[in-house]
Amino acid sequence: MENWDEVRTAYQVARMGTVSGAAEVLGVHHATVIRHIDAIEARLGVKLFQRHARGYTPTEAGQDLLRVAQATDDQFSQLVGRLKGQGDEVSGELVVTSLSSMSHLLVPVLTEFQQMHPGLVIRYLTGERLFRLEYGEAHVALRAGNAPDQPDNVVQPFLKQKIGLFAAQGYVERHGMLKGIDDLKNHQFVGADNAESRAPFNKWLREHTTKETIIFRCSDGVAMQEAIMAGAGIGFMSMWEAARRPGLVKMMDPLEEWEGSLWLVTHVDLHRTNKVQSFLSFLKERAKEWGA
Amino acid sequence: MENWDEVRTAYQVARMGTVSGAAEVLGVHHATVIRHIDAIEARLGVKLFQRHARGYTPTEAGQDLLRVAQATDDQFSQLVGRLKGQGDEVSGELVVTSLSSMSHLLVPVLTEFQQMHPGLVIRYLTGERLFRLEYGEAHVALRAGNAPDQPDNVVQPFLKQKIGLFAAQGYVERHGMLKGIDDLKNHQFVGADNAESRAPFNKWLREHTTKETIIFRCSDGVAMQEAIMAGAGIGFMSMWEAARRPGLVKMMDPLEEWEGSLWLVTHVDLHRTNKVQSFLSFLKERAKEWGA
DNA sequence: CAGGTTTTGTGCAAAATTGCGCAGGGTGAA
DNA sequence: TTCACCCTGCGCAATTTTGCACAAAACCTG
Repeated sequence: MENWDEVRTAYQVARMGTVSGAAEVLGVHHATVIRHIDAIEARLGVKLFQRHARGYTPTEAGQDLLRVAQATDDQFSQLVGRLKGQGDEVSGELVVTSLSSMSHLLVPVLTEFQQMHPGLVIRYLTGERLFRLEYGEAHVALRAGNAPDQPDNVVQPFLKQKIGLFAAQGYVERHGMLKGIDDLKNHQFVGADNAESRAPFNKWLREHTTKETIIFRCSDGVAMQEAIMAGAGIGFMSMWEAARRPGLVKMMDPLEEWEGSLWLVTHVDLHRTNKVQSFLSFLKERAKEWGA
Repeated sequence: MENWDEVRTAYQVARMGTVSGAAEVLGVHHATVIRHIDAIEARLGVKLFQRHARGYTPTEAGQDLLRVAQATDDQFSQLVGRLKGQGDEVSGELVVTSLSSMSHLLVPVLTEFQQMHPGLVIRYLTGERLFRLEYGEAHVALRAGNAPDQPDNVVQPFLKQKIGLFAAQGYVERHGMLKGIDDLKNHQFVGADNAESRAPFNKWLREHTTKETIIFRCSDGVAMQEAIMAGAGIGFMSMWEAARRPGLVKMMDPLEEWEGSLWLVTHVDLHRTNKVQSFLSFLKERAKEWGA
């Protein structure tokens, strides 16, 4: 059964009983209806209607088609209802992805957002692998670093992450405080294993110290934080993260050039949906409260 | 949801994951597929797919459509299977209509035919009203009289009904036997109330007697037979009918000019179906056995 | 019985759909 | 990196589909 439109035409003819009536319902010329019926009967090799001067009477085959197409019409109507509503209401899945280091920021927001929309299922994906918006793997991505530049993605700045330089209490007891930039070479640091890390604070660190001072190198942001907490060395941490971890000592006042940008990225196909827009505005609202 | 073909196109795209794959399955150019998707998304105002270089990934809306269209496709496939088979096998309904006076001939044939085809439901319609083939009210009609001449009906001669002139035993006792054509005026007859009856034996009666001799006039054939049986007068009856009614006396040898033709009539749209053809050939087979 | 209405059916022209070719871009392998 | 392949996307022309006008037939009503 190819050409579903002819099924729809035959359905209306069977329902109305006349070609003219079906043509009016379908919004086409009655000649078109006749040709559709002739075509589908020719392909099937079965008479669907008996033609007479007062209209078309469905045969048994036509009545069978009528029943099936009736059900199809209902299904499609319900589908359209769901689809049109879906664009407006916040339900189904909301897939958000970010670096795992940002989970402490996002998870509270996501839970609160879910509680506002009972029909919503949150999927929060974090992992080493970058989840790709263009393949439909996520609705919203929180990205760090330079502004992403993918053609099909709509990118907007989220917030600047204020970064501070911290060490654990135990480190301070063993090595003392950091006394200005000139004192950097006398300390040891926790840094990124990736030598080409694009994070501005990592660049700054490479420019102001020698490689040898970075004695603990991690590939993962969470591990870095653990290392700092364990007293392995001085390291960068967002002010927001540091505030919720006791026992950290600020080794230096934050510099603006350390600040890392966070970006909200959505795919252009999903960006206009109410679901994504609702979440974005809610997220920005909460972000304001984070202040610094 | 108008334009069911676009639903079918979107269905294949969701199933295949690529426009090209869907185009191949559908047997159309891939540009057509793209235009269908764009059109249906524009009308619904909902993105069904996320476009990327490796293909189209269905969104939640697209997956919803996929499920619905999958079911539709299955339904249509089953429908086509039923429809194509329906033309060949003898099942469903077989609607036959005739004058009620012929029910004694037809009913045995119909019951036997039904027993040969377990899936068949016989509807035998008799009544004053003429059931019209062109409105799909019956598959086969048994008509008497002159050859029917309706444009959409296919007519074939069935058999000649031999007619005799009979009276009840009681009538003979009161009025004596009929002694040839010249004796007609001395008897009384049972005839049709309709003065213009086209039946040849009625014409013959009107030509060979005066109106006043027809003292019992009926509008219904069965009533005429009852009247003859009751001894109201001499009347015409098919030889086949008379044979199964005891107490009738043949008043005259049958004349060929009395013979009434029976016609098998089917609508052109149904005439070629195996169901109708099977029944017609079976009916003719049984009619041969009736002989005269 | 006649006139008006409704319906199907067909030739022809306009309109919409489709197919074709090519460009652009991303992906994966050598 | 470069190359080959696959997929999407777009302009233009050919094809198909559709609409229109009209005819013919049947039905209903006064």
